[in-house]
Amino acid sequence: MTAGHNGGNRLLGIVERIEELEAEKAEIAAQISDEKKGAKSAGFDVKAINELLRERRMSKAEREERWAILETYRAAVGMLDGTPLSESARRRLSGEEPKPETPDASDTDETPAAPPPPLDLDAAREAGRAAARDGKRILDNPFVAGDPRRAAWDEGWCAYTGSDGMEVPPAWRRKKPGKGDGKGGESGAEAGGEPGQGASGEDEGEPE
Amino acid sequence: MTAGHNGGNRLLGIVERIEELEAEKAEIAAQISDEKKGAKSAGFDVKAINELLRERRMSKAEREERWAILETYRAAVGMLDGTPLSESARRRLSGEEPKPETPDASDTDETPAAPPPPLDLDAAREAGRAAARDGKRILDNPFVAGDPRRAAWDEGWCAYTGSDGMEVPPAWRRKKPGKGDGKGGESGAEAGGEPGQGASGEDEGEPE
Amino acid sequence: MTAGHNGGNRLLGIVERIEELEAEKAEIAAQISDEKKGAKSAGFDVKAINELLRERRMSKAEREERWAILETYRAAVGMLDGTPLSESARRRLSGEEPKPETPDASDTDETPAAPPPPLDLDAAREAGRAAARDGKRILDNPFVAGDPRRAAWDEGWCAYTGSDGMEVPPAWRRKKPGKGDGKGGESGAEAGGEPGQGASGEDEGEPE
Amino acid sequence: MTAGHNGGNRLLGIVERIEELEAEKAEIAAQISDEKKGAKSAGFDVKAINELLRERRMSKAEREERWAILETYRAAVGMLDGTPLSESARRRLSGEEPKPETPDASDTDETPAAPPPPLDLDAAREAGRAAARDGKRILDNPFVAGDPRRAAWDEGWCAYTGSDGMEVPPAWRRKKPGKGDGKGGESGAEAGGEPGQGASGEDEGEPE
DNA sequence: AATGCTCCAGCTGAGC
DNA sequence: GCTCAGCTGGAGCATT
Repeated sequence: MTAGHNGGNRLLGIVERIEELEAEKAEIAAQISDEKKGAKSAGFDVKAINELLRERRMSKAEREERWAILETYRAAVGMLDGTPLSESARRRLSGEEPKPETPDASDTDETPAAPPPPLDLDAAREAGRAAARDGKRILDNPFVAGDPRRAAWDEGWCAYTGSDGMEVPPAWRRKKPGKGDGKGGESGAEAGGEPGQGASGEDEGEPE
Repeated sequence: MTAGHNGGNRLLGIVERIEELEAEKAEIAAQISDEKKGAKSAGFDVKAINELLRERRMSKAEREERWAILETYRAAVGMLDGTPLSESARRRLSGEEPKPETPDASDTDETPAAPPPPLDLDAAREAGRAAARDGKRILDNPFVAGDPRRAAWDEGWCAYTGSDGMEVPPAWRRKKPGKGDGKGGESGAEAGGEPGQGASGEDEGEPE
Repeated sequence: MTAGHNGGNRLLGIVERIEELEAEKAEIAAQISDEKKGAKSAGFDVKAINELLRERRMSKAEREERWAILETYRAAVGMLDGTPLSESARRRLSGEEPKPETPDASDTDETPAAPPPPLDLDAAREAGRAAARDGKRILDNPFVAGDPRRAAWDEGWCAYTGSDGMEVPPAWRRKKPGKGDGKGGESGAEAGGEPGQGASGEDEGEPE
Repeated sequence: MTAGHNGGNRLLGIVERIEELEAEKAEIAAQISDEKKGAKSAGFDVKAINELLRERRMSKAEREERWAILETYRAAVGMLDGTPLSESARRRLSGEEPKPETPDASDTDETPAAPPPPLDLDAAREAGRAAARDGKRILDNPFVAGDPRRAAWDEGWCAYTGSDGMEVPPAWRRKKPGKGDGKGGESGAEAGGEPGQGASGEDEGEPE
């Protein structure tokens, strides 16, 4: 604490150094907190943002692997709720290696007519954005379920809808559930005849 | 400390009572830990089990709401990875209330011929189970993407595959990623032309 | 499905077993929570109770060792605040092994007249209890600083004061500090002369 | 990401901003970790350092209050282990306000002969430092229990002992307890004779 | 070197 | 709305 600084006191030196660093860290943490508070008061669901951040921290491959396993487990206990397994889960279960990384449309080649070039995706995204701008609804997505451009269109639509100049739509914010029933009761699905297929088509998609 | 027990010492009484309870709690926790350890050594991915448990703790409605919001956020930042929004997310974004809860097949009535009664689902599940028993692959699911029975078949298949008498399939266990690249690099989707569409149809599915 | 229960579904079995255990655990946790809530509304400082529980979890030997190290570190950075090192810390620094475990009064033999037999301690404790009963103050402890009976008298006094039939004294409950200044500024000890004389600031265990 | 940056996407903006901040935070955390690792390999007990840091985070007043309550609770359940209550705890129990804050030696003036001016403390500290330099032991502290200079001497001794140029003494590092017995069995204090003499002069001071 | 364990910080949910 | 206790996930550590 004196000159060089603390008078040759090793422990004090360590402690003070750490305290400085922790002060910096606390400052950053406060900034993060502020940012989230701002997001919250703008109408965003902070919890979902946290989840999003967590997902972004993992690589895509890891994300997919974990997701595939989880889906499989859900299926095994009867909790799919009407959503079929995703392709990556099917691939895993078939013993195929994670992902052939087919830059070209290898698995869509059964669609003889149009091997949709990647470019299409950007176009679809832009179309979605434009649609949102024109006041179209998300239901107006023109692409069918299996079409990769369907997702791109969705992305464009959502990106525009949440863009600045616009209010955060009510659907983006979480309404307090007022304490749900607590259990989905999926385990009964096995026994009971009626499988809450309320889920019905989870993402089947109407044909354009 | 004397008779009844601690000699009229309130604090000691409180502390001892809590300690007893904590001992019981610790015992239960140990049992849980054992159970998970057993699961792990049987080949299950404990982390995924934990996630499954978390999901089961919420009601189905809540689960869907959170999921819908998360999907929307993913879309807005371009992380859909080829998976289009699910139906419940679309419903939310359209301002429709959570879910009409149509136990009867109201939303599938566009299929004029066969309003598939819930029974179908059980049949599909059983079919999936039988298929697994016969050594069929998950890819042999005969139902098309939009069909709710597709999920049921998957459930049956997975339930059988993970049943006793059978080894836990390798796909159910997590392989160490050996430290992934760290970031998927999705943000580049906006700019770049090539949108890892390897994802392509996430779960469109070939029609048998 | 039927049999034992879940139809030979291993994962489901695991999950359900864990859920049962977690339900039990949650029940215990609720009881603990209630107990603490009761203590709080009786005027106790729950945080201090938690700390007490933590200390009781470690053996006396471990508690002393940790304490000795911490004291030494405090001394080295000038945070003793007027409290000299305890004997166990001195022993450690002298290289003596943890504790001679002298059941008889080995180090008090410098008190030539009375090697106080253990009985004295009980008597002192009882005296403290009686003093409290008679409305004496804690300051009336008749034993001098170095006398082991001083602590025993304190114990008796406190045990009686907190006994049932009596209100929990105001001093036992924590008054909100109104957000302290955040730093003690002990590092100034090097420069400043005045050490917080009384003593006190000992430490707690780690606050969870 | 493009222009201003992300194309007017609010959510993406938030997320990216947070990610930047978290990256900074992680960097600081790594530095802290390094610092602690260094301390450890120099022979310090990192856990004790963490505890020290925690204590330094609270104001002295808060630290004293918490400590006083905890001591009182320990006394009430018979866990004093021979250490009498500290002065601040006594003050609390007597209903006196936290601390008279006597800058001058008010509570030592009952020592008629020498009202030790604060300067003495620095002298004592220096004496302790010199003693350590000369190879004296901590046991050679010349001040008696009640003397505030006793603590100052200890501080000087410890500060020197841990100063650079010197190896961290073995007593400063924690030896693994090899899993303690789990409970001290303090409640047996009533029965046992052993008055944890270590207490000796803990922080007594005035003779009754 | 890999595995399992322990410990810590950060996050989540409940209470005031 | 804020704080606080509990808890889960991650990291370091010891061990085989």
